[in-house]
Amino acid sequence: MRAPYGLNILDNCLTCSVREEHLFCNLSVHAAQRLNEIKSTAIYPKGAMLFIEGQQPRGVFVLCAGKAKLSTSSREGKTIITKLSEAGDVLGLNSVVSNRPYEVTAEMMEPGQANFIPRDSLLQFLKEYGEVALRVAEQLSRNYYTAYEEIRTLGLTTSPSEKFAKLLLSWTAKTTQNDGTTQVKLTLTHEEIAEIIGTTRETVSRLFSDFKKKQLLQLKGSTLVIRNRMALEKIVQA
Amino acid sequence: MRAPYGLNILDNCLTCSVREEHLFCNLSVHAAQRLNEIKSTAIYPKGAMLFIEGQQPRGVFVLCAGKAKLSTSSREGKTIITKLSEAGDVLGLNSVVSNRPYEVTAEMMEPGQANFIPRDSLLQFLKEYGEVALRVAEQLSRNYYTAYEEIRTLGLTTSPSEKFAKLLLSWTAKTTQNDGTTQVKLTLTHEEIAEIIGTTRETVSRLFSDFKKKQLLQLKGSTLVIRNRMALEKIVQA
DNA sequence: GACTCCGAGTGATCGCGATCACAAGTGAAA
DNA sequence: TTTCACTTGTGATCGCGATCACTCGGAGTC
Repeated sequence: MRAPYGLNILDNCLTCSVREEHLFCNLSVHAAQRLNEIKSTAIYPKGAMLFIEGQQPRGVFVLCAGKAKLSTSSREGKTIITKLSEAGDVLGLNSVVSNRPYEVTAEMMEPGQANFIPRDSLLQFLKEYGEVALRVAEQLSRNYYTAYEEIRTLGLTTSPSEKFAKLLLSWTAKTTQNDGTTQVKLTLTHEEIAEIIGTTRETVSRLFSDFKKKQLLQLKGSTLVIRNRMALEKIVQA
Repeated sequence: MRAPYGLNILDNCLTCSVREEHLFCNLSVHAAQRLNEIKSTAIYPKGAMLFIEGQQPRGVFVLCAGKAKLSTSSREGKTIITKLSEAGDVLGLNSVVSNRPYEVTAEMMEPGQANFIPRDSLLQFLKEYGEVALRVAEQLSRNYYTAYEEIRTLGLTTSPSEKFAKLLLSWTAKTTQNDGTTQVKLTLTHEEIAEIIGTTRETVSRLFSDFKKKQLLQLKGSTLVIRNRMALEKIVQA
Protein backbone atom coordinates (compact mmCIF):
# COMPACT_ATOMS: atom_id res chain seq x y z
CA MET A 1 0.00 0.00 0.00
CA ARG A 2 1.38 3.32 -1.12
CA ALA A 3 0.69 6.65 0.47
CA PRO A 4 1.53 10.20 -0.58
CA TYR A 5 4.99 11.62 0.09
CA GLY A 6 6.54 8.28 -0.82
CA LEU A 7 5.61 6.67 2.45
CA ASN A 8 4.41 3.19 3.17
CA ILE A 9 1.45 3.27 5.48
CA LEU A 10 2.03 1.33 8.63
CA ASP A 11 -0.98 -0.70 9.57
CA ASN A 12 -0.79 -0.04 13.26
CA CYS A 13 2.07 1.78 14.84
CA LEU A 14 0.80 1.76 18.39
CA THR A 15 2.16 -1.73 18.87
CA CYS A 16 5.51 -2.47 20.36
CA SER A 17 7.01 -3.05 16.96
CA VAL A 18 7.92 0.61 16.73
CA ARG A 19 9.82 0.78 19.98
CA GLU A 20 10.08 -1.46 22.99
CA GLU A 21 9.99 1.20 25.66
CA HIS A 22 6.89 2.65 24.08
CA LEU A 23 4.34 4.24 26.36
CA PHE A 24 1.51 2.05 25.11
CA CYS A 25 3.52 -1.13 24.88
CA ASN A 26 2.61 -4.36 26.65
CA LEU A 27 -0.90 -3.35 27.53
CA SER A 28 -3.58 -5.82 28.50
CA VAL A 29 -5.61 -7.16 25.58
CA HIS A 30 -8.60 -5.11 26.59
CA ALA A 31 -6.67 -1.89 26.93
CA ALA A 32 -4.89 -2.37 23.62
CA GLN A 33 -8.18 -3.04 21.90
CA ARG A 34 -9.78 0.03 23.43
CA LEU A 35 -6.81 2.14 22.45
CA ASN A 36 -7.08 0.90 18.91
CA GLU A 37 -10.68 2.06 18.77
CA ILE A 38 -10.02 5.62 19.83
CA LYS A 39 -6.94 6.29 17.71
CA SER A 40 -6.86 7.49 14.13
CA THR A 41 -3.96 7.53 11.72
CA ALA A 42 -2.79 10.26 9.40
CA ILE A 43 0.23 10.99 7.27
CA TYR A 44 2.02 14.30 7.03
CA PRO A 45 4.33 16.03 4.55
CA LYS A 46 7.59 17.66 5.50
CA GLY A 47 6.94 20.94 7.25
CA ALA A 48 3.51 19.94 8.55
CA MET A 49 2.64 21.26 11.98
CA LEU A 50 1.08 18.65 14.23
CA PHE A 51 0.25 21.39 16.68
CA ILE A 52 1.32 24.92 17.43
CA GLU A 53 2.49 26.57 20.61
CA GLY A 54 -0.43 28.16 22.41
CA GLN A 55 -3.21 26.08 20.87
CA GLN A 56 -5.68 24.36 23.13
CA PRO A 57 -4.75 20.68 23.41
CA ARG A 58 -6.79 18.57 20.98
CA GLY A 59 -5.06 15.31 21.79
CA VAL A 60 -1.78 13.44 21.64
CA PHE A 61 0.17 12.30 18.59
CA VAL A 62 2.10 9.07 18.57
CA LEU A 63 4.82 9.40 15.99
CA CYS A 64 5.05 6.26 13.85
CA ALA A 65 7.41 7.31 11.10
CA GLY A 66 9.43 10.40 10.35
CA LYS A 67 11.09 12.92 12.59
CA ALA A 68 9.64 16.02 14.19
CA LYS A 69 11.18 19.01 15.88
CA LEU A 70 9.67 20.63 18.94
CA SER A 71 10.33 24.32 19.26
CA THR A 72 9.22 27.40 21.11
CA SER A 73 9.53 31.03 20.08
CA SER A 74 9.60 34.41 21.69
CA ARG A 75 7.48 37.22 20.37
CA GLU A 76 10.58 38.87 18.91
CA GLY A 77 11.06 35.87 16.66
CA LYS A 78 13.88 34.08 18.42
CA THR A 79 13.32 30.32 18.34
CA ILE A 80 14.78 27.45 20.30
CA ILE A 81 14.42 23.79 19.41
CA THR A 82 13.91 21.83 22.59
CA LYS A 83 13.67 18.31 21.27
CA LEU A 84 13.98 16.19 18.16
CA SER A 85 11.36 13.45 18.23
CA GLU A 86 11.52 10.09 16.53
CA ALA A 87 9.20 7.20 15.86
CA GLY A 88 7.64 5.96 19.08
CA ASP A 89 7.56 9.32 20.83
CA VAL A 90 4.30 10.61 22.22
CA LEU A 91 3.80 14.31 21.53
CA GLY A 92 1.52 16.67 23.38
CA LEU A 93 1.03 14.44 26.40
CA ASN A 94 1.75 17.13 28.98
CA SER A 95 -0.71 19.55 27.53
CA VAL A 96 -3.44 16.96 27.30
CA VAL A 97 -2.99 15.71 30.85
CA SER A 98 -2.90 19.15 32.42
CA ASN A 99 -5.30 20.74 29.94
CA ARG A 100 -3.03 23.64 29.19
CA PRO A 101 -2.12 25.00 25.77
CA TYR A 102 0.56 23.16 23.84
CA GLU A 103 3.82 24.59 25.13
CA VAL A 104 5.70 23.84 21.90
CA THR A 105 5.20 23.68 18.18
CA ALA A 106 5.64 20.24 16.62
CA GLU A 107 6.79 20.34 13.02
CA MET A 108 7.56 17.37 10.79
CA MET A 109 11.15 17.48 9.57
CA GLU A 110 10.47 14.81 6.98
CA PRO A 111 7.36 13.07 5.69
CA GLY A 112 5.87 10.84 8.36
CA GLN A 113 2.92 9.16 9.95
CA ALA A 114 1.29 9.58 13.33
CA ASN A 115 -1.59 8.21 15.35
CA PHE A 116 -3.86 10.76 16.89
CA ILE A 117 -5.76 10.18 20.11
CA PRO A 118 -8.32 12.86 21.05
CA ARG A 119 -8.01 14.39 24.48
CA ASP A 120 -11.38 13.31 25.85
CA SER A 121 -11.00 9.74 24.67
CA LEU A 122 -7.53 9.49 26.16
CA LEU A 123 -8.53 10.85 29.55
CA GLN A 124 -11.52 8.54 29.63
CA PHE A 125 -9.24 5.68 28.68
CA LEU A 126 -6.83 6.59 31.49
CA LYS A 127 -9.62 6.64 34.02
CA GLU A 128 -10.76 3.20 32.91
CA TYR A 129 -7.28 1.73 32.92
CA GLY A 130 -5.50 2.92 36.06
CA GLU A 131 -2.37 0.89 35.25
CA VAL A 132 -1.87 3.00 32.18
CA ALA A 133 -2.28 6.23 34.15
CA LEU A 134 0.74 5.29 36.21
CA ARG A 135 2.65 4.58 33.00
CA VAL A 136 1.68 8.04 31.83
CA ALA A 137 2.96 9.51 35.07
CA GLU A 138 6.26 7.76 34.50
CA GLN A 139 6.44 9.09 30.96
CA LEU A 140 5.70 12.60 32.18
CA SER A 141 8.47 12.42 34.73
CA ARG A 142 10.83 11.24 31.99
CA ASN A 143 9.80 14.27 29.96
CA TYR A 144 10.49 16.36 33.00
CA TYR A 145 13.99 14.99 33.24
CA THR A 146 14.65 15.84 29.63
CA ALA A 147 13.45 19.36 30.28
CA TYR A 148 15.68 19.56 33.29
CA GLU A 149 18.68 18.48 31.27
CA GLU A 150 17.84 21.32 28.95
CA ILE A 151 17.74 23.75 31.85
CA ARG A 152 21.14 22.58 33.01
CA THR A 153 22.53 22.99 29.53
CA LEU A 154 21.10 26.44 29.04
CA GLY A 155 21.76 27.68 32.55
CA LEU A 156 25.07 26.16 33.49
CA THR A 157 26.89 25.76 30.20
CA THR A 158 28.59 28.98 29.34
CA SER A 159 30.26 28.87 25.97
CA PRO A 160 28.72 27.89 22.64
CA SER A 161 31.63 25.52 22.02
CA GLU A 162 30.77 23.63 25.18
CA LYS A 163 27.13 23.29 24.17
CA PHE A 164 28.14 22.30 20.66
CA ALA A 165 30.42 19.56 21.96
CA LYS A 166 27.63 18.40 24.24
CA LEU A 167 25.25 18.18 21.31
CA LEU A 168 27.71 16.24 19.18
CA LEU A 169 28.25 13.77 21.99
CA SER A 170 24.52 13.30 22.48
CA TRP A 171 24.28 12.36 18.82
CA THR A 172 27.14 9.93 18.87
CA ALA A 173 26.08 8.33 22.13
CA LYS A 174 23.59 6.26 20.21
CA THR A 175 25.83 5.10 17.38
CA THR A 176 29.25 4.15 18.61
CA GLN A 177 31.48 2.30 16.15
CA ASN A 178 34.08 -0.35 16.84
CA ASP A 179 37.05 1.81 15.90
CA GLY A 180 37.60 5.15 17.59
CA THR A 181 35.49 7.20 15.20
CA THR A 182 31.74 7.57 15.07
CA GLN A 183 29.52 8.44 12.16
CA VAL A 184 26.25 10.32 12.21
CA LYS A 185 24.03 11.43 9.38
CA LEU A 186 23.76 15.19 9.59
CA THR A 187 20.23 16.24 8.76
CA LEU A 188 20.14 19.64 10.41
CA THR A 189 21.09 23.00 8.98
CA HIS A 190 23.50 25.24 10.85
CA GLU A 191 20.55 27.47 11.57
CA GLU A 192 18.71 24.61 13.30
CA ILE A 193 21.79 23.61 15.29
CA ALA A 194 22.06 27.21 16.39
CA GLU A 195 18.47 27.07 17.60
CA ILE A 196 19.24 23.97 19.60
CA ILE A 197 22.29 25.30 21.40
CA GLY A 198 21.01 28.84 21.64
CA THR A 199 23.45 30.76 19.53
CA THR A 200 23.65 32.21 16.02
CA ARG A 201 24.12 30.52 12.67
CA GLU A 202 27.45 32.25 12.13
CA THR A 203 28.79 30.96 15.41
CA VAL A 204 27.81 27.41 14.45
CA SER A 205 29.62 27.81 11.14
CA ARG A 206 32.72 28.97 12.97
CA LEU A 207 32.42 26.12 15.46
CA PHE A 208 32.42 23.61 12.62
CA SER A 209 35.53 25.25 11.22
CA ASP A 210 37.27 25.29 14.59
CA PHE A 211 36.44 21.69 15.38
CA LYS A 212 37.59 20.55 11.93
CA LYS A 213 40.85 22.42 12.39
CA LYS A 214 41.34 20.79 15.77
CA GLN A 215 40.78 17.33 14.24
CA LEU A 216 37.71 16.77 16.39
CA LEU A 217 35.39 16.08 13.50
CA GLN A 218 35.23 15.70 9.76
CA LEU A 219 32.53 16.00 7.11
CA LYS A 220 32.08 13.45 4.33
CA GLY A 221 29.18 14.77 2.33
CA SER A 222 26.37 14.92 4.84
CA THR A 223 27.99 12.36 7.10
CA LEU A 224 29.56 13.69 10.24
CA VAL A 225 32.58 11.77 11.48
CA ILE A 226 33.65 12.24 15.07
CA ARG A 227 37.39 11.74 15.19
CA ASN A 228 38.20 12.49 18.79
CA ARG A 229 35.50 11.68 21.28
CA MET A 230 37.77 12.13 24.27
CA ALA A 231 38.65 15.69 23.33
CA LEU A 232 34.96 16.52 22.98
CA GLU A 233 34.29 15.16 26.44
CA LYS A 234 37.09 17.30 27.76
CA ILE A 235 35.46 20.38 26.27
CA VAL A 236 32.15 19.48 27.87
CA GLN A 237 34.15 19.68 31.07
CA ALA A 238 35.30 18.05 34.20
CA MET B 1 3.44 22.72 71.62
CA ARG B 2 6.83 24.22 71.00
CA ALA B 3 9.49 22.82 68.72
CA PRO B 4 13.12 23.79 68.15
CA TYR B 5 14.00 26.72 65.88
CA GLY B 6 11.07 28.68 67.29
CA LEU B 7 8.52 26.76 65.28
CA ASN B 8 5.09 25.58 66.25
CA ILE B 9 4.61 21.99 65.23
CA LEU B 10 1.67 21.55 62.94
CA ASP B 11 -0.33 18.51 63.84
CA ASN B 12 -0.98 17.36 60.32
CA CYS B 13 -0.01 19.38 57.32
CA LEU B 14 -1.12 16.95 54.67
CA THR B 15 -4.66 18.25 54.97
CA CYS B 16 -6.13 20.90 52.76
CA SER B 17 -5.60 23.53 55.40
CA VAL B 18 -2.16 24.26 54.03
CA ARG B 19 -3.25 24.89 50.50
CA GLU B 20 -6.38 24.21 48.54
CA GLU B 21 -4.79 23.05 45.33
CA HIS B 22 -2.65 20.63 47.29
CA LEU B 23 -1.77 17.34 45.63
CA PHE B 24 -3.19 15.27 48.46
CA CYS B 25 -6.25 17.40 49.05
CA ASN B 26 -9.80 16.08 48.92
CA LEU B 27 -8.92 12.43 49.01
CA SER B 28 -11.35 9.72 49.94
CA VAL B 29 -11.47 8.91 53.64
CA HIS B 30 -9.67 5.65 53.09
CA ALA B 31 -6.91 7.17 51.02
CA ALA B 32 -6.36 10.02 53.46
CA GLN B 33 -6.17 7.56 56.33
CA ARG B 34 -3.69 5.37 54.51
CA LEU B 35 -1.60 8.40 53.60
CA ASN B 36 -1.54 9.42 57.21
CA GLU B 37 -0.15 6.05 58.18
CA ILE B 38 2.79 6.12 55.80
CA LYS B 39 3.89 9.71 56.37
CA SER B 40 6.22 10.98 59.06
CA THR B 41 6.86 14.53 60.17
CA ALA B 42 10.12 16.29 60.85
CA ILE B 43 11.32 19.83 61.42
CA TYR B 44 14.38 21.39 59.88
CA PRO B 45 16.67 24.32 60.67
CA LYS B 46 17.68 26.95 58.16
CA GLY B 47 20.22 25.55 55.74
CA ALA B 48 19.05 21.94 56.13
CA MET B 49 19.20 19.86 52.97
CA LEU B 50 16.09 17.77 52.42
CA PHE B 51 17.89 15.97 49.64
CA ILE B 52 20.87 16.53 47.40
CA GLU B 53 21.24 16.41 43.66
CA GLY B 54 22.34 12.98 42.54
CA GLN B 55 21.10 11.02 45.55
CA GLN B 56 18.90 8.02 45.01
CA PRO B 57 15.27 9.00 45.71
CA ARG B 58 14.29 8.05 49.24
CA GLY B 59 10.83 9.57 49.08
CA VAL B 60 8.89 12.80 48.73
CA PHE B 61 8.73 15.75 51.09
CA VAL B 62 5.56 17.73 51.55
CA LEU B 63 6.56 21.16 52.77
CA CYS B 64 4.31 22.29 55.63
CA ALA B 65 6.06 25.40 56.85
CA GLY B 66 9.09 27.39 55.76
CA LYS B 67 10.58 28.04 52.35
CA ALA B 68 13.04 25.94 50.41
CA LYS B 69 15.17 26.63 47.39
CA LEU B 70 15.75 24.06 44.69
CA SER B 71 19.07 24.35 42.90
CA THR B 72 21.39 22.49 40.62
CA SER B 73 25.11 22.92 40.15
CA SER B 74 27.74 22.23 37.55
CA ARG B 75 30.98 20.55 38.47
CA GLU B 76 32.81 23.83 38.12
CA GLY B 77 30.74 25.26 40.94
CA LYS B 78 28.25 27.38 39.05
CA THR B 79 24.80 27.12 40.61
CA ILE B 80 21.34 27.96 39.38
CA ILE B 81 18.25 28.17 41.54
CA THR B 82 15.35 26.69 39.62
CA LYS B 83 12.52 27.12 42.07
CA LEU B 84 11.56 28.61 45.40
CA SER B 85 9.14 26.29 47.17
CA GLU B 86 6.55 27.22 49.73
CA ALA B 87 4.23 25.44 52.13
CA GLY B 88 2.10 22.93 50.26
CA ASP B 89 4.64 22.05 47.62
CA VAL B 90 5.62 18.44 47.08
CA LEU B 91 9.35 18.01 46.59
CA GLY B 92 11.10 15.09 44.95
CA LEU B 93 8.01 13.72 43.25
CA ASN B 94 9.59 13.35 39.82
CA SER B 95 12.54 11.40 41.10
CA VAL B 96 10.39 9.09 43.14
CA VAL B 97 7.97 8.32 40.31
CA SER B 98 10.66 7.70 37.72
CA ASN B 99 13.17 6.22 40.16
CA ARG B 100 15.97 8.45 39.04
CA PRO B 101 18.35 10.41 41.26
CA TYR B 102 17.08 13.68 42.66
CA GLU B 103 17.74 16.21 39.91
CA VAL B 104 18.02 19.12 42.34
CA THR B 105 19.17 19.96 45.83
CA ALA B 106 16.46 21.11 48.23
CA GLU B 107 17.71 23.43 50.95
CA MET B 108 15.62 25.09 53.64
CA MET B 109 15.89 28.88 53.44
CA GLU B 110 14.31 29.28 56.85
CA PRO B 111 13.31 26.91 59.64
CA GLY B 112 10.41 24.72 58.59
CA GLN B 113 8.51 21.50 58.78
CA ALA B 114 7.86 18.78 56.25
CA ASN B 115 6.10 15.45 55.92
CA PHE B 116 8.16 12.65 54.49
CA ILE B 117 6.66 9.77 52.52
CA PRO B 118 9.03 6.92 51.67
CA ARG B 119 9.27 5.93 48.06
CA ASP B 120 8.05 2.34 48.39
CA SER B 121 5.07 3.30 50.50
CA LEU B 122 4.08 6.04 48.11
CA LEU B 123 4.28 3.85 45.01
CA GLN B 124 2.31 1.12 46.77
CA PHE B 125 -0.22 3.75 47.78
CA LEU B 126 -0.51 4.98 44.20
CA LYS B 127 -1.12 1.48 42.93
CA GLU B 128 -3.88 0.98 45.48
CA TYR B 129 -5.52 4.32 44.77
CA GLY B 130 -5.59 4.82 41.01
CA GLU B 131 -7.45 8.15 41.33
CA VAL B 132 -4.46 9.58 43.12
CA ALA B 133 -2.08 8.34 40.41
CA LEU B 134 -3.89 10.50 37.92
CA ARG B 135 -3.60 13.45 40.31
CA VAL B 136 0.11 12.76 40.49
CA ALA B 137 0.29 12.75 36.70
CA GLU B 138 -1.40 16.14 36.68
CA GLN B 139 1.05 17.46 39.26
CA LEU B 140 3.98 16.16 37.21
CA SER B 141 2.73 17.88 34.11
CA ARG B 142 2.40 21.11 36.11
CA ASN B 143 6.00 20.68 37.18
CA TYR B 144 6.87 20.17 33.57
CA TYR B 145 5.25 23.45 32.65
CA THR B 146 7.24 25.25 35.29
CA ALA B 147 10.41 23.70 33.92
CA TYR B 148 9.39 24.75 30.45
CA GLU B 149 8.87 28.33 31.57
CA GLU B 150 12.40 28.18 32.91
CA ILE B 151 13.68 26.94 29.56
CA ARG B 152 11.96 29.78 27.78
CA THR B 153 13.44 32.27 30.21
CA LEU B 154 16.96 30.89 29.92
CA GLY B 155 16.86 30.22 26.21
CA LEU B 156 14.86 33.08 24.78
CA THR B 157 15.53 35.93 27.14
CA THR B 158 18.73 37.63 26.19
CA SER B 159 19.69 40.37 28.59
CA PRO B 160 20.02 40.16 32.36
CA SER B 161 17.82 43.24 32.71
CA GLU B 162 15.01 41.45 30.91
CA LYS B 163 15.30 38.41 33.17
CA PHE B 164 15.50 40.63 36.22
CA ALA B 165 12.34 42.47 35.25
CA LYS B 166 10.66 39.13 34.62
CA LEU B 167 11.62 37.94 38.08
CA LEU B 168 10.37 41.10 39.75
CA LEU B 169 7.05 40.76 37.97
CA SER B 170 6.71 37.14 39.01
CA TRP B 171 7.10 38.24 42.60
CA THR B 172 4.62 41.05 42.41
CA ALA B 173 2.08 39.02 40.48
CA LYS B 174 0.98 37.47 43.74
CA THR B 175 0.71 40.60 45.84
CA THR B 176 -0.85 43.45 43.92
CA GLN B 177 -1.92 46.49 45.93
CA ASN B 178 -4.82 48.83 45.33
CA ASP B 179 -2.67 51.81 44.40
CA GLY B 180 -0.16 51.55 41.57
CA THR B 181 2.73 50.30 43.66
CA THR B 182 3.39 46.82 44.93
CA GLN B 183 5.36 45.70 47.94
CA VAL B 184 7.34 42.53 48.38
CA LYS B 185 9.49 41.37 51.25
CA LEU B 186 12.97 40.84 49.84
CA THR B 187 14.47 37.75 51.44
CA LEU B 188 17.09 36.89 48.86
CA THR B 189 20.66 38.09 48.62
CA HIS B 190 21.96 39.55 45.38
CA GLU B 191 23.99 36.41 45.00
CA GLU B 192 20.84 34.26 45.12
CA ILE B 193 19.03 36.49 42.67
CA ALA B 194 22.01 36.15 40.36
CA GLU B 195 21.69 32.37 40.59
CA ILE B 196 18.04 32.58 39.66
CA ILE B 197 18.47 34.73 36.57
CA GLY B 198 21.79 33.23 35.58
CA THR B 199 24.14 36.15 35.92
CA THR B 200 26.69 37.47 38.41
CA ARG B 201 26.23 39.17 41.75
CA GLU B 202 27.81 42.37 40.47
CA THR B 203 25.38 42.56 37.58
CA VAL B 204 22.45 42.18 39.98
CA SER B 205 23.84 45.02 42.08
CA ARG B 206 24.09 47.20 39.01
CA LEU B 207 20.59 46.22 37.93
CA PHE B 208 19.20 47.38 41.27
CA SER B 209 21.01 50.69 40.84
CA ASP B 210 19.77 51.12 37.28
CA PHE B 211 16.18 50.29 38.14
CA LYS B 212 16.23 52.61 41.13
CA LYS B 213 17.60 55.39 38.97
CA LYS B 214 14.88 54.77 36.41
CA GLN B 215 12.19 54.99 39.12
CA LEU B 216 11.15 51.41 38.52
CA LEU B 217 11.65 50.28 42.08
CA GLN B 218 12.60 51.46 45.53
CA LEU B 219 13.98 49.87 48.66
CA LYS B 220 12.56 50.56 52.12
CA GLY B 221 14.70 48.49 54.42
CA SER B 222 14.16 44.97 53.18
CA THR B 223 10.88 45.84 51.53
CA LEU B 224 10.94 46.11 47.78
CA VAL B 225 8.51 48.61 46.31
CA ILE B 226 7.63 48.33 42.65
CA ARG B 227 6.87 51.81 41.42
CA ASN B 228 6.26 51.27 37.74
CA ARG B 229 4.84 47.92 36.79
CA MET B 230 4.07 48.97 33.24
CA ALA B 231 7.67 49.89 32.53
CA LEU B 232 8.82 46.53 33.82
CA GLU B 233 6.40 44.77 31.52
CA LYS B 234 7.75 46.80 28.64
CA ILE B 235 11.27 45.62 29.44
CA VAL B 236 10.10 42.02 29.51
CA GLN B 237 9.06 42.76 25.97
CA ALA B 238 6.35 42.85 23.44
C1' DG C 1 35.30 48.28 72.37
C1' DA C 2 37.92 45.79 68.35
C1' DC C 3 37.31 41.83 65.70
C1' DT C 4 35.62 39.07 61.82
C1' DC C 5 32.45 37.80 58.30
C1' DC C 6 29.36 38.54 54.76
C1' DG C 7 26.58 41.16 51.71
C1' DA C 8 26.55 45.16 48.85
C1' DG C 9 28.24 48.88 45.71
C1' DT C 10 31.35 50.39 42.08
C1' DG C 11 35.22 51.31 38.92
C1' DA C 12 38.37 49.39 35.18
C1' DT C 13 39.42 46.11 31.91
C1' DC C 14 38.76 42.72 28.37
C1' DG C 15 37.16 39.03 25.55
C1' DC C 16 33.58 36.57 23.49
C1' DG C 17 29.93 36.21 20.64
C1' DA C 18 26.10 38.95 18.37
C1' DT C 19 25.45 41.60 14.52
C1' DC C 20 26.07 43.30 9.92
C1' DA C 21 27.55 42.63 5.38
C1' DC C 22 28.76 40.16 1.57
C1' DA C 23 30.51 36.33 -1.34
C1' DA C 24 30.27 31.70 -2.68
C1' DG C 25 28.26 27.11 -2.96
C1' DT C 26 24.13 23.99 -3.62
C1' DG C 27 20.08 22.06 -5.34
C1' DA C 28 15.58 22.10 -7.29
C1' DA C 29 12.38 24.00 -10.46
C1' DA C 30 11.24 26.40 -14.79
C1' DT D 1 20.51 25.87 -19.34
C1' DT D 2 19.13 29.79 -16.28
C1' DT D 3 17.08 31.18 -12.28
C1' DC D 4 15.90 31.48 -7.63
C1' DA D 5 15.80 30.26 -2.88
C1' DC D 6 18.42 28.59 0.58
C1' DT D 7 22.52 27.30 3.03
C1' DT D 8 27.21 28.12 4.21
C1' DG D 9 31.72 30.59 5.00
C1' DT D 10 34.17 34.54 6.67
C1' DG D 11 35.75 39.21 7.68
C1' DA D 12 34.99 43.54 10.55
C1' DT D 13 33.03 45.86 14.21
C1' DC D 14 31.11 46.68 18.71
C1' DG D 15 28.80 46.36 23.01
C1' DC D 16 27.50 43.86 26.91
C1' DG D 17 28.43 41.47 30.79
C1' DA D 18 32.06 38.56 33.18
C1' DT D 19 35.92 39.17 35.85
C1' DC D 20 39.03 41.28 39.02
C1' DA D 21 39.91 44.28 42.68
C1' DC D 22 38.70 47.09 45.73
C1' DT D 23 35.90 49.79 49.60
C1' DC D 24 32.16 50.23 52.62
C1' DG D 25 28.63 49.04 56.05
C1' DG D 26 26.14 46.25 59.29
C1' DA D 27 25.50 42.13 62.21
C1' DG D 28 27.44 39.02 65.38
C1' DT D 29 30.97 37.37 68.52
C1' DC D 30 34.58 37.45 71.83
